[in-house]
Amino acid sequence: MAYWLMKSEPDECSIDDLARAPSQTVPWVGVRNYQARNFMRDQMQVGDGVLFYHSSCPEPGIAGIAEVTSTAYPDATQFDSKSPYFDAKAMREEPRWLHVDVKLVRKTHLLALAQMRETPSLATMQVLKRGNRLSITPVTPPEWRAVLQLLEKA
DNA sequence: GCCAACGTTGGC
DNA sequence: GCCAACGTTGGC
Repeated sequence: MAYWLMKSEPDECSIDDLARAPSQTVPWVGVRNYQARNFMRDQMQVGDGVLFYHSSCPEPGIAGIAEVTSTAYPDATQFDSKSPYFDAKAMREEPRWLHVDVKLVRKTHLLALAQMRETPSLATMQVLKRGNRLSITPVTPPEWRAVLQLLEKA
Protein backbone atom coordinates (compact mmCIF):
# COMPACT_ATOMS: atom_id res chain seq x y z
CA MET A 1 0.00 0.00 0.00
CA ALA A 2 1.48 3.31 -1.13
CA TYR A 3 0.53 6.93 -0.70
CA TRP A 4 0.38 9.79 -3.18
CA LEU A 5 -0.30 13.47 -3.42
CA MET A 6 -2.28 14.38 -6.51
CA LYS A 7 -2.79 17.97 -7.64
CA SER A 8 -5.99 19.16 -9.17
CA GLU A 9 -7.02 22.65 -10.13
CA PRO A 10 -10.33 23.36 -8.39
CA ASP A 11 -11.54 25.06 -11.58
CA GLU A 12 -11.11 21.71 -13.31
CA CYS A 13 -12.04 19.31 -10.54
CA SER A 14 -12.35 20.39 -6.93
CA ILE A 15 -12.90 18.16 -3.90
CA ASP A 16 -16.58 19.11 -4.11
CA ASP A 17 -16.69 18.09 -7.77
CA LEU A 18 -15.23 14.75 -6.70
CA ALA A 19 -17.89 14.45 -3.97
CA ARG A 20 -20.65 15.07 -6.54
CA ALA A 21 -19.25 12.72 -9.19
CA PRO A 22 -20.97 9.39 -9.86
CA SER A 23 -19.75 6.94 -7.20
CA GLN A 24 -17.66 9.88 -5.96
CA THR A 25 -15.07 8.71 -8.45
CA VAL A 26 -13.29 10.51 -11.28
CA PRO A 27 -10.95 9.30 -14.00
CA TRP A 28 -7.70 11.18 -13.44
CA VAL A 29 -7.37 12.20 -17.09
CA GLY A 30 -5.11 14.84 -18.55
CA VAL A 31 -1.74 13.94 -17.05
CA ARG A 32 0.78 14.83 -19.75
CA ASN A 33 4.03 14.38 -17.90
CA TYR A 34 5.98 11.15 -18.20
CA GLN A 35 7.13 10.98 -14.60
CA ALA A 36 3.59 11.40 -13.31
CA ARG A 37 2.30 8.90 -15.86
CA ASN A 38 4.91 6.38 -14.82
CA PHE A 39 3.85 6.62 -11.20
CA MET A 40 0.32 5.72 -12.25
CA ARG A 41 1.39 3.03 -14.70
CA ASP A 42 4.15 1.34 -12.73
CA GLN A 43 3.42 1.87 -9.09
CA MET A 44 -0.17 2.70 -8.27
CA GLN A 45 -2.32 -0.07 -6.88
CA VAL A 46 -5.99 -0.23 -6.04
CA GLY A 47 -6.37 0.93 -2.45
CA ASP A 48 -3.43 3.34 -2.43
CA GLY A 49 -4.04 6.48 -0.38
CA VAL A 50 -4.31 9.87 -2.04
CA LEU A 51 -3.96 13.36 -0.67
CA PHE A 52 -6.22 15.46 -2.88
CA TYR A 53 -4.48 18.79 -3.38
CA HIS A 54 -5.89 22.01 -4.80
CA SER A 55 -3.36 23.87 -6.95
CA SER A 56 -3.30 27.06 -9.01
CA CYS A 57 -5.98 28.66 -6.90
CA PRO A 58 -6.37 31.32 -4.18
CA GLU A 59 -5.91 28.78 -1.37
CA PRO A 60 -3.62 25.96 -2.42
CA GLY A 61 -3.48 22.97 -0.07
CA ILE A 62 -4.78 19.52 0.79
CA ALA A 63 -8.57 19.48 0.55
CA GLY A 64 -9.38 15.85 1.21
CA ILE A 65 -8.46 12.18 1.27
CA ALA A 66 -9.09 9.87 -1.65
CA GLU A 67 -8.07 6.43 -2.83
CA VAL A 68 -6.98 4.77 -6.03
CA THR A 69 -9.74 2.50 -7.36
CA SER A 70 -8.26 1.23 -10.62
CA THR A 71 -4.94 0.41 -12.13
CA ALA A 72 -3.79 2.52 -15.08
CA TYR A 73 -5.67 2.39 -18.38
CA PRO A 74 -5.53 4.51 -21.58
CA ASP A 75 -6.61 8.14 -21.34
CA ALA A 76 -9.30 8.64 -23.99
CA THR A 77 -8.81 12.42 -24.09
CA GLN A 78 -5.48 12.01 -25.90
CA PHE A 79 -7.40 10.88 -29.01
CA ASP A 80 -10.14 13.50 -28.78
CA SER A 81 -9.27 16.42 -31.05
CA LYS A 82 -11.79 18.59 -29.21
CA SER A 83 -10.24 17.97 -25.82
CA PRO A 84 -7.70 20.36 -24.32
CA TYR A 85 -5.70 17.21 -23.55
CA PHE A 86 -5.60 16.07 -27.18
CA ASP A 87 -2.21 14.74 -28.25
CA ALA A 88 -1.77 14.58 -32.01
CA LYS A 89 1.17 12.23 -31.65
CA ALA A 90 -0.62 9.62 -29.58
CA MET A 91 -1.31 6.34 -31.40
CA ARG A 92 -4.40 4.25 -30.74
CA GLU A 93 -2.41 1.03 -30.97
CA GLU A 94 0.08 2.38 -28.49
CA PRO A 95 -1.54 4.89 -26.13
CA ARG A 96 0.97 7.31 -24.74
CA TRP A 97 -1.09 8.54 -21.79
CA LEU A 98 -2.72 6.54 -19.05
CA HIS A 99 -4.61 7.27 -15.88
CA VAL A 100 -6.15 5.68 -12.82
CA ASP A 101 -9.54 6.28 -11.19
CA VAL A 102 -9.69 8.14 -7.89
CA LYS A 103 -12.49 7.93 -5.36
CA LEU A 104 -13.29 10.26 -2.49
CA VAL A 105 -12.71 8.91 1.01
CA ARG A 106 -13.60 12.11 2.82
CA LYS A 107 -13.42 15.82 2.42
CA THR A 108 -11.32 17.51 5.10
CA HIS A 109 -10.78 21.07 6.14
CA LEU A 110 -8.16 22.69 3.99
CA LEU A 111 -4.60 22.03 5.10
CA ALA A 112 -3.12 25.11 3.49
CA LEU A 113 0.20 25.04 1.68
CA ALA A 114 1.41 27.82 3.98
CA GLN A 115 0.61 25.67 7.01
CA MET A 116 2.29 22.66 5.45
CA ARG A 117 5.43 24.72 5.01
CA GLU A 118 5.39 25.61 8.70
CA THR A 119 5.13 21.99 9.81
CA PRO A 120 8.50 20.32 10.44
CA SER A 121 7.14 16.78 10.08
CA LEU A 122 6.10 17.61 6.51
CA ALA A 123 9.36 19.24 5.49
CA THR A 124 10.43 16.22 3.45
CA MET A 125 7.31 16.22 1.25
CA GLN A 126 8.17 16.47 -2.42
CA VAL A 127 5.35 18.88 -3.11
CA LEU A 128 7.08 21.40 -0.83
CA LYS A 129 10.41 21.12 -2.60
CA ARG A 130 11.55 24.21 -4.38
CA GLY A 131 10.61 24.26 -8.03
CA ASN A 132 8.40 21.19 -7.80
CA ARG A 133 5.89 21.03 -10.63
CA LEU A 134 5.03 17.34 -10.70
CA SER A 135 1.28 16.84 -10.45
CA ILE A 136 1.68 13.45 -8.77
CA THR A 137 4.26 12.81 -6.07
CA PRO A 138 4.86 9.86 -3.73
CA VAL A 139 4.13 10.40 -0.04
CA THR A 140 5.99 8.38 2.60
CA PRO A 141 4.09 6.61 5.40
CA PRO A 142 5.44 9.01 8.06
CA GLU A 143 4.39 11.99 5.92
CA TRP A 144 0.96 10.44 5.41
CA ARG A 145 0.52 9.89 9.15
CA ALA A 146 1.67 13.45 9.90
CA VAL A 147 -0.84 14.90 7.44
CA LEU A 148 -3.70 12.83 8.86
CA GLN A 149 -2.75 13.91 12.34
CA LEU A 150 -2.84 17.57 11.32
CA LEU A 151 -6.19 17.09 9.65
CA GLU A 152 -7.66 15.60 12.81
CA LYS A 153 -6.31 18.30 15.04
CA ALA A 154 -7.89 21.38 13.53
C1' DG B 1 0.65 39.52 -14.15
C1' DC B 2 5.27 38.12 -12.76
C1' DC B 3 8.76 35.01 -12.68
C1' DA B 4 11.54 30.89 -11.06
C1' DA B 5 11.99 26.33 -12.16
C1' DC B 6 11.95 22.71 -14.99
C1' DG B 7 10.40 19.63 -19.01
C1' DT B 8 10.32 19.25 -24.00
C1' DT B 9 11.66 20.22 -28.62
C1' DG B 10 14.51 20.46 -32.39
C1' DG B 11 18.67 22.14 -34.87
C1' DC B 12 23.20 20.90 -35.27
C1' DG C 1 24.12 13.81 -27.61
C1' DC C 2 24.32 18.76 -26.61
C1' DC C 3 22.02 22.73 -25.48
C1' DA C 4 19.37 27.00 -26.56
C1' DA C 5 14.80 28.29 -27.09
C1' DC C 6 10.42 27.73 -25.83
C1' DG C 7 6.30 26.29 -23.19
C1' DT C 8 4.16 25.12 -18.83
C1' DT C 9 3.43 24.99 -13.92
C1' DG C 10 2.03 27.16 -10.03
C1' DG C 11 2.92 30.16 -5.98
C1' DC C 12 2.87 34.80 -4.98
